[in-house]
Amino acid sequence: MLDALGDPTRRSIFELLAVGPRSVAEIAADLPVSRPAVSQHLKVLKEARLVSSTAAGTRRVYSLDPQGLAAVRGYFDQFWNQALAAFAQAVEKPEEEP
Amino acid sequence: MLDALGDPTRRSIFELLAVGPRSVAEIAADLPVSRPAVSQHLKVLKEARLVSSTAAGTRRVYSLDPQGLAAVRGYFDQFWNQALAAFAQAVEKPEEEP
DNA sequence: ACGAACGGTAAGTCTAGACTAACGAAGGTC
DNA sequence: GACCTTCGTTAGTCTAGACTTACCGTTCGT
Repeated sequence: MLDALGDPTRRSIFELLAVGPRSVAEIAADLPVSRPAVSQHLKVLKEARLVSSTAAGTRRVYSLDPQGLAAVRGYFDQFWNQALAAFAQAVEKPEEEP
Repeated sequence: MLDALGDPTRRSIFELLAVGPRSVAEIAADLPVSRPAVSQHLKVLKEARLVSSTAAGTRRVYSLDPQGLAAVRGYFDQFWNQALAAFAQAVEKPEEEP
């Protein structure tokens, strides 16, 4: 899931879709890559549940998938709590094994 | 910053450090890669402000950097709001340009 | 002072995957 | 029905970067 957001181009697509839904050609117009490349990236983002598409004629309008966004948030919230707990514990106890 | 978490091995290191601080050798012991590989990954994570290290003798103990975690959370919170707004707007207005 | 851990760095290899070009399928328009 | 648009897919190329081996500096123990 974070694999999908690891690629810079894919992050750009992700951020474009955050502004509002777009078609494939409209996305490609704002990026320095070809349209097929955008299609391939969208496929990956779709499999990662980060975007969803609806067919409108021959056009496919893509938008962010709130479900995937919630999953990412949950992932980091989990580590946020773990990290803060470990951090607080480390501050209180400089060493423990004698 | 998300580039750093894009690599599976680096995510494993990240998740190990979420449990608690560790030395380089201790991290490498739980992963299927060599110790130098872990060192290289830690360098990337450090530059991304996701981990920090403290010297203890010849050992370097690494731990999660709360500052970096907060930045990641902020990034996704921003898109969370944008996405929900765009989503709600899309639901209310199926089309707009006549 | 000598040796042993521990870890960062350099050099080199090799694979995953990002990209383009070319083609084909489906839908809309006249 | 002919044509154009829009998009997904395939085949093939090429580069970024993940990994290992080897080496060197640093710090502790005796």
